[in-house]
Amino acid sequence: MHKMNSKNKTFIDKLRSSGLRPTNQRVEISKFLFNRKKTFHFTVEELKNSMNLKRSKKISTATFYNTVHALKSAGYLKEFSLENNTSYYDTNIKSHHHFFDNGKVIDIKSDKITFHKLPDAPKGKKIKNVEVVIRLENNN
Amino acid sequence: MHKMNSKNKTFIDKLRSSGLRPTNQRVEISKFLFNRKKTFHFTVEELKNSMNLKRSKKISTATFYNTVHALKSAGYLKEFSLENNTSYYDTNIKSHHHFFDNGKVIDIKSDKITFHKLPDAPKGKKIKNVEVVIRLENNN
DNA sequence: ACATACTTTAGAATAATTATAAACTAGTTA
DNA sequence: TAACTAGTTTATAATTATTCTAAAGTATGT
Repeated sequence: MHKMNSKNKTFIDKLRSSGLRPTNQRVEISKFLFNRKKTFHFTVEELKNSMNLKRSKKISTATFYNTVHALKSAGYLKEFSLENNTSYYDTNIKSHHHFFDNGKVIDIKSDKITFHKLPDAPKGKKIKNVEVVIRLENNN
Repeated sequence: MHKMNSKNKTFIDKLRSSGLRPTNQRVEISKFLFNRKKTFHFTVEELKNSMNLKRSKKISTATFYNTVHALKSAGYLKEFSLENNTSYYDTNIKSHHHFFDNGKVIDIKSDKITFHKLPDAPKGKKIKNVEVVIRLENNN
């Protein structure tokens, strides 16, 4: 009944240490999201479609939403927005920057951008983070 | 029947020069948006509610959406996104930056931020613009 | 194995936005 | 000025992304 390997173990620990029961669905989703070399950008619908396509037993929409929110709250995913009223998530949780190229998103490592001048936070506030979006267009 | 003054005239010309017929609704919305000292950030729903509150003859939801889109296409409004699946619009169309403070948005003039290092655009692409979001939190 | 709290699920509900197509109006032309 | 036509407005339906609900299922401690 139980298939267990060291990769799953990692995710089980990861989930458990965030107070999330390592259910089958959560482990499957975690494997899909985090077992990759490159960072991954996705919407919940995209995630659902690409995972369920190859599964006989589908995971429900609500579970994809629940799990993505849980992983975000646990700090394993970062949310960002484009101009299309959809939430995007990024498996790269380190503070970093983005190229936006007509709906395509490319990460820019934090150290690729440095500032010469930055404004102070308003009174009573402090800066949580600074993120840059570089919008691209075709060379003509 | 027709109330005309120099302020309306400005908007009528503005609309007409963008190929938009200066209908009553469009002129009213333009006045509301652009007759202000400070830049204005809003969602379409917020705009609709605040304008219709004081009107006996309401402007329809569809017209607010149509007009905001038209003004955006004509280059009089800029769209941006927060993390809540709603489109925000900004009457400040000059390239500039933002503080985001729990759903509140504050403009930062372009010259308040300068870069020491910026990455090159990927091959075949060029940089359209660079915008910074500084996320704020309370001081403790 | 039992109990219980946490999860998953299908489906309903909500929110923001877009589409539709009928009624209306601005600008043009006769 | 009357009539025409293309562009607009409007109420309403449709769509999309997301959240809610409550019943059925499952992980974990004892």
